[in-house]
Amino acid sequence: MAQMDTKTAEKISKALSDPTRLKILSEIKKKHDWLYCVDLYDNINLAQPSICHHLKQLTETSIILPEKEGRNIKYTMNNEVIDDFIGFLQGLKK
Amino acid sequence: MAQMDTKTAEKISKALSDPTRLKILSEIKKKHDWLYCVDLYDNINLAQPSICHHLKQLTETSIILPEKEGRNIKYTMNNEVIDDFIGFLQGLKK
DNA sequence: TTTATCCATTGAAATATTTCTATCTTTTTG
DNA sequence: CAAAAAGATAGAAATATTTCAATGGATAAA
Repeated sequence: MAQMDTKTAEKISKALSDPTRLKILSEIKKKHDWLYCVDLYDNINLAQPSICHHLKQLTETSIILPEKEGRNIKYTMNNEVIDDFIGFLQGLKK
Repeated sequence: MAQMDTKTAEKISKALSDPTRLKILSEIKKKHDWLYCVDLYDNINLAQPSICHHLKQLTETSIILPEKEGRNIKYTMNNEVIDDFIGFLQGLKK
């Protein structure tokens, strides 16, 4: 497993520190690991650019991965990054 | 292990999303799991109230635990909270 | 008991984040 | 090709966070 540096852990923590972004992740899980952007508009009461902004923070940290499909984008969880982040957290303990 | 709710996970993420606070945690680890507030003034180039502010966010989320010893305060890592947070992160994956 | 030390609080300035409306780009459909 | 649909971007307003200087409260030392 990759050793995650502090700066990356900080960015991942920041990406996870918002209710909308955690909601997006739980929606992805609920839909069995992937969804289209448009799936979120029904469940999240924010304007489209706001959701887009949150998705950007999740993709920039690679917590989720975007995959272009025509004019849609399919987002999937990136379990590797979560595992690396967990490794970092384990390292904080004695 | 306790099931962590989303709101708590959000607060813990926020507490971890700052370089100074991650530095404090790494200092605690370096000193073998506990240190006094004053130990941080040497290693962190911020004014005392700023460090105090960061410590507050870490204690409010119980990531570290304060223990009064005369006029000093001894801070220790709270591994339980880290483990619960890790449990939450595992739950984000499929 | 006076002084020093350790930490917390207050209030203000600087910076960052969140959210929106309006607009743009890309891709599909008629 | 023209219109529609899915996302992205720009810029601005509202809010939150980070930082500091000044000061306060509690405990220890002289």
